[in-house]
Amino acid sequence: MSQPTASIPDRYEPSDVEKRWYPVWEARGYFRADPAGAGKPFSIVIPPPNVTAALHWGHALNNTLQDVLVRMKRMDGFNTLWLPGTDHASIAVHVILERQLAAEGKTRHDVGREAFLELAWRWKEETGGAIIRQLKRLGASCDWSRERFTMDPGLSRAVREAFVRLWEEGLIYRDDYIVNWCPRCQTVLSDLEVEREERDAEFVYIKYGPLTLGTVRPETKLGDTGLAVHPKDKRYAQYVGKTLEVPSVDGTVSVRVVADEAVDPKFGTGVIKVTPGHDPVDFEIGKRHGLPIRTVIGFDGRMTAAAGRYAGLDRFECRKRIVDDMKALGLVERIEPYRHTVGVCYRCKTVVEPLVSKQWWVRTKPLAEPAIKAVRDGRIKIIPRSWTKTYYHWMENIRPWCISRQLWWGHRIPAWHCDRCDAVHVSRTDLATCPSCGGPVRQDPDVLDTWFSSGLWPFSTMEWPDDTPMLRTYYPTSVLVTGFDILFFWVARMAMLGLHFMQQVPFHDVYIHALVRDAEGQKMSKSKGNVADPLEVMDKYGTDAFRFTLTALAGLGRDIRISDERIEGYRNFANKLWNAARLVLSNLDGYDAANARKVEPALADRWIRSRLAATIGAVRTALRRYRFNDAASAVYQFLWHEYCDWYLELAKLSLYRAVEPAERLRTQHTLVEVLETTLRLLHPFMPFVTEEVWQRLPHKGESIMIAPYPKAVRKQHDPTAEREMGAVMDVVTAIRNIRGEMRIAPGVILTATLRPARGAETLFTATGPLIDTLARARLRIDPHASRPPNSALAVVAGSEVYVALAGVVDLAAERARLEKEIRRVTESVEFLRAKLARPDFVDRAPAEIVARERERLAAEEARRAKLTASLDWVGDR
RNA sequence: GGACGAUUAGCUCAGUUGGCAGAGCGCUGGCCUCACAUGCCAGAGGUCACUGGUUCGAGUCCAGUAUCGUCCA
Repeated sequence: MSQPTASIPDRYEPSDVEKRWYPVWEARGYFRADPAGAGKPFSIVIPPPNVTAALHWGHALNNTLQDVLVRMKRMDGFNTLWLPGTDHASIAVHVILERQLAAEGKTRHDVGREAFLELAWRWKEETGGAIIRQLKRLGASCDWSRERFTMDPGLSRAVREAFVRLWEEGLIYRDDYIVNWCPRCQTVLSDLEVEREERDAEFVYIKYGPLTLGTVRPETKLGDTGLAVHPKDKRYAQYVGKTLEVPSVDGTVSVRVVADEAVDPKFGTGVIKVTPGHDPVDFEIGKRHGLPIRTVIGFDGRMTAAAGRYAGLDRFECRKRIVDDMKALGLVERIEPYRHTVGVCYRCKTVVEPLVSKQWWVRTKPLAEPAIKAVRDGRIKIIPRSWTKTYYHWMENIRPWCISRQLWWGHRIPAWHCDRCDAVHVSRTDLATCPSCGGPVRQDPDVLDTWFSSGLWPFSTMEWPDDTPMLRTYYPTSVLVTGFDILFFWVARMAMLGLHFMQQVPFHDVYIHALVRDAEGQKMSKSKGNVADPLEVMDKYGTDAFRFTLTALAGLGRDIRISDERIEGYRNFANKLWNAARLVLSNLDGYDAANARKVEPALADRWIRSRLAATIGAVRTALRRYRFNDAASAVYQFLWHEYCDWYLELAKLSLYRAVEPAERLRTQHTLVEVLETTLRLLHPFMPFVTEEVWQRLPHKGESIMIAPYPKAVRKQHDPTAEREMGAVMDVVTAIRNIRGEMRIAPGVILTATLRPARGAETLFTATGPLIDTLARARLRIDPHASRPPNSALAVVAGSEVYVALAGVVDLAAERARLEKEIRRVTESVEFLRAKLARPDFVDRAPAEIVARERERLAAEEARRAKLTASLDWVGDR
């Protein structure tokens, strides 16, 4: 059963252990979910990483937390599904492939739609989805037999079904509207896909006939069809309603002056030019006042024919030229430097151009209402709760969602346009002819926003629209674990679409975790070069250490900082566990669990089991509340600072110096059981090392992965043992403290006398040998002892400990030590006296608080008296 | 401009319902004690950002101030 220590290396080597276990778990089918299986369902759908993604810290954190939950629930007997997959990431794939094409001097339009899609599929098969292998490296226990991709036939069918239903319900419509256009990607973007960046620009004051106004976009002057002022602005009231003939760079233009609330009279001159074709605010103003739209910038970012002699110029080049030309004509009053924010494409960072075009839209208001309600009445719980406000704010001010993209990689919009009768038909099946007139039809060239298919993920992955056992078992999912950066993009949309199509929330809990930052608190990004590759970190420190670091830092806060020192600390923790196991394993000769169970546990055994029960309770509570850091720290503290620091040291006494065989057996029993239980408790956090050690220990079952998750056993909770061991530990620490402060070498066996407090004699008599071992002392228990000469004193819970300083008495050192103790105890005595002297405290505070404070004061006073007497005693010599 | 969050030991952070301030790392001193130097023992270190308020009692609740951060417009 046991193995000689020599055969187990004294350092934990993660790499071969990790390589060995993951394939075993996978091959044995432990990850696989069974809708017909036993247990209450517990399901999670993975936030599908982009096929373009390489594992970064955000993924690592996100998936580690999911794995902790899933492994815990699986062990706890739930019917568990963790469904993995990837997202086709339309724009991101386009950016990659178009960059490759550009290297050959081509655009996607040169190769054509069919060929481009072939490239995309080939790219996806060959290099896309590398992240799946990386998730396995992380130890993720996903059901890989159910891996999904948003463009799988099943999911594509779900997307088409959802689109058609929304169209039939009038929740999808087509409309001409001002949209965000990315001239690089050649597609429209939703509002969310536009990021804001600060840029330095010039604020140009232009003379506009009798008026002057400032603008950062002089090139759009060519598209101006109006001027606007605030209705209450007296300075310009005389112009409102008039049409001005204004000399400009390309002849004279006529603009109408309107009054509109949207104008800020305090900004610039209080006059703005209105360019309805190239600005969303101007578009709205134009609509309100019936101003015409003039498009002067095209989809390629160049000036259109409507821009007259500027036609064909790039929009930024045109800006410079127009300013120069206006200067030449004396139309520029002045130019001020100006810092402002511009919208850029979230994938390629190109400045977006607002343009008017016909797009497909989702009417979000009616979908948002039930999604708001679901959070309000608690059917969806957002954790931490502070994010609910953000959720409500966005949902309550939701705007129509533009879902068409002028891209090829993605779900093509299931709409057919008739060339003959101009009808538009949305259909579940492909159309060859127009159902209205029989004429030829063309399918809409656009694809859907990738987030449209992501929004269906919790049920499109589960065989919807078919009603299957899988869908019925695992929908709604139990929890969604995600970052706050996609709260709107994804979480909100899943809530809306899930409720709409399933009439049930897509998830009960949404746990929103932090953003991972570097040690300086910088957001990790490739351009900053502060990105350590998580895979290299796993190689260096081990996957378990890496995972534990992430969970230990995953508080409910907003971001977490990662540093090498921290990871190193948890690598040491894995090593500590490994070595504790080595000690246990090397002392199992003659161990027999059945016989061991018959032996009555001693104080130390009762104590460590009681502490274990408390730790189990703490871990379970913490996990239930998604307080991963609390769970991690509870098991860390227990294993290292209670089991290793105290119990293993106590156990050595029984193992090496046991007089009776039963004593050894009893200790082996506790060593094994507590360690084995702790391994199961720790397994979700550190799956590999726990499996490796567990397999070497006596155990039941074929893998720790499917062993039961520990339950806190009430009868193991033993306050008496905790109190008594606490007293023993305090005495040990007090003696060690004297050794340390008096600079006595660790090798010296101290001679000490303990004068027990009233009622403590039995305890200390029984535990004397333990104290001797742990404090490296020879302790005599004597209720009538008085302080011997040449000794140091400690007072512990009413008991006095005298440590002989044979021959090496340093009276000055002892005096200093005592004075420090007295100073501390005096502070606390004075604090408590003052508190108890206040009548309002005694009268108003709960009686048990007052009583407790009185007891504390009495104890502290007694302690001080003893220490002070001792100081006099030293002073006398 | 609006919303949210943060400010606790040298650093990074915990701190549940108000009741003696905690961890990891780092630091100081001592140790290769037969599981582990990726270790062991002991220790130092805090006006809980600031100003008020509520309360017998505030790191914790309320109001305001300052600094920093994030999101939205």
